[in-house]
Amino acid sequence: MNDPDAFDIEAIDEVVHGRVRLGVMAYLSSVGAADFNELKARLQATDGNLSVHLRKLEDAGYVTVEKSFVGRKPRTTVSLSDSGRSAFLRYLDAMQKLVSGAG
Amino acid sequence: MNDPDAFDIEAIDEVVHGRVRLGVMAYLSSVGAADFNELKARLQATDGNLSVHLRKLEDAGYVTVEKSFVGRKPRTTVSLSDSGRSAFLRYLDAMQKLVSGAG
DNA sequence: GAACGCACTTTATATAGTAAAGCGCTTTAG
DNA sequence: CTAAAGCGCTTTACTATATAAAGTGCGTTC
Repeated sequence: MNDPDAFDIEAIDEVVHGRVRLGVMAYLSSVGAADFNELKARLQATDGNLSVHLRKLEDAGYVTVEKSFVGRKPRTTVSLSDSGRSAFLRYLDAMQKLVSGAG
Repeated sequence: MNDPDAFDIEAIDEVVHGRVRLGVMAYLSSVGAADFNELKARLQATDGNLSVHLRKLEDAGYVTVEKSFVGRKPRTTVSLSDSGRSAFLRYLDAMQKLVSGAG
């Protein structure tokens, strides 16, 4: 019925789990890359907040951030890295186990 | 005493003559290059205003504007071009004639 | 002399980012 | 078990430029 080992807290990657970061990962996992504003709109996050979360994902090596100028304005593009994709899959896997185990 | 030809309005380059732009040219003529904030402080100009004037100087080919990132923030560096230096010298020359002619 | 045009300034908004402050939850000390 | 300490997350303020729209003042034109 209910496997007591279904919930392995170690399997829940904290970096991926944060609400905003999870949103970033989920979105990027489907579109591959997006710019700052796109993410900001999707996630209804403030500039500062998104900026901080992107940094954490970047530090973890889950996304790569590229800066460029479009005309004279700065543009930040975020893409999911291979390692990020793996981490996200592992996370989904853990969640999968959780929901099936809890069923 | 007073040379009626001393004031040759054609010699007064409008692009250089604008108050803010003259300040930019004068400052750059001594330091060569400066960034946006340095100019802004010197000239007590607002961001938008300085931005517009720099654009005019750039369009005239009197300055070159380079954008880069310092860490993750954008930086705008402005330098006087050769053509800008010449224009400034011509301007000073015209002014020189003006003041001496008016003496 | 009123209307128009043009340059210049101001103000609001866009694009990101850092730093500091505030909030809530958990851990730990007592 | 409660008070204090530590953490992570969000909010807010301010940094760095840029564009666009609105307001201002001055000179020209009819």
